Amino acid sequence: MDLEIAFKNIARIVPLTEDEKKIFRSLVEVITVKRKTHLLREGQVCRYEYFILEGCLRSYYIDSNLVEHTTMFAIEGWWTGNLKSFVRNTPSEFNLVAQENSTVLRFTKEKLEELYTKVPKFERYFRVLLQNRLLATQDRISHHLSFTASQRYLQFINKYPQIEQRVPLKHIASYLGITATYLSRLRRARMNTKFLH
Amino acid sequence: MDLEIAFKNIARIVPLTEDEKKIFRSLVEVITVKRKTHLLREGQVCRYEYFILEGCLRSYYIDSNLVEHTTMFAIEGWWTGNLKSFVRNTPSEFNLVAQENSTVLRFTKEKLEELYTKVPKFERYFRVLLQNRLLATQDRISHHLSFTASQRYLQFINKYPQIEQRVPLKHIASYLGITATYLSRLRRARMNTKFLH
DNA sequence: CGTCTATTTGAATGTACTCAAAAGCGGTGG
DNA sequence: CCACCGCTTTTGAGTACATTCAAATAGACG
Repeated sequence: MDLEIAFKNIARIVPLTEDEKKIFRSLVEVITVKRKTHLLREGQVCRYEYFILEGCLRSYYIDSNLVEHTTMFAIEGWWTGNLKSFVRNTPSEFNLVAQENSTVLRFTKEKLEELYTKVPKFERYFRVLLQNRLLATQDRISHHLSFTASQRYLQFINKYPQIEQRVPLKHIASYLGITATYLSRLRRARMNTKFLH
Repeated sequence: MDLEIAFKNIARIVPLTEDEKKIFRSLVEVITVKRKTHLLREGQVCRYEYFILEGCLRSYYIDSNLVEHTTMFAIEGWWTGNLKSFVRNTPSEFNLVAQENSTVLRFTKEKLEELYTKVPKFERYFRVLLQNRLLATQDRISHHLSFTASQRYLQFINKYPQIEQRVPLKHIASYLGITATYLSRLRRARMNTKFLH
């Protein structure tokens, strides 16, 4: 599979030479997974960080009341995995599942360390990446605190129109932190205002 | 002021030589601020990342309904600031205020870049730091989704007993994402169960 | 088709909020 | 050292937002 989408993404932060791309290529694995396949299950140690070349993955966990929460969706051009489990070598609290047939690139911790050593600028790339993820995660918290469920839903479909099309509503509800039932009601209420003349 | 607390903190991730400490020392500023002083106000660009040598800072924002939300508390040994504004040079949405008379160390972006250049291992230090912050921030989201306000309050006072002592309840409420009024009721309910028999 | 999963709907309930007022507490100046 | 002022916390009453449970309907896929 073509890694261009990955290189393009990386180049936005650190420009790469052909040699560096070659090193990158030599350290990753590319795999394909079928819809509904789990790449990680709660309790397992997450051995990889994934970059999605094609498809859609979803990360979720089950809380102590057996309620499922979606922590993130990831589509083409995004990194995903379970950072905590990956860096600390601890059992994951999260699951990672393919929502569609997908093609992903993956790094083990060892290969990633090797990449840092061989091409130190990747240390910077991943630092910036983490920074951006942190900002996005912080935004998600403020967002959650500042807006009602209804506002969050509208902003979600504006921000991620691609995702809304590709996953069941119940997962979007679980990402927004509401029940599927309630999301359904919100949508109905919205349709009424929308089409009411 | 003594930077030992900072060096101790850094050494947990990357050991430093005396020379490297000297470079670090040459690039930071140490300032003291009085209680209630703002180090950053909404709309300003955050020019610094702060490390707290002594005292307590609080970061907060005001949402569109004029409700205040506390995004984080930071005490001795913690970094704080406004990452988004700092790295992107954009006006901050957040405020940063001293809750107590405090002594802090601070880096400008330029000095931090200089530090990365002169002592590349700091690139790693801050990458790991960001990683940890990201994990903590992600935990905060799951936490918020998995638990009721009452459970979150109990876990907060267990996790940060030092902070509970040092800031007004209304700020803890605004951190937990509930009103001060409701926190008060939760505390009363708790006292009843606690001392009932 | 038939089966399985996802979505919608109704009714009852719970969790957390608003507004307003009272009580508590801490610092400061006379 | 006490009295007062301003800020924080508590309390009451009414309300809004979101949930639960159960049942009906709609869609998707083999």
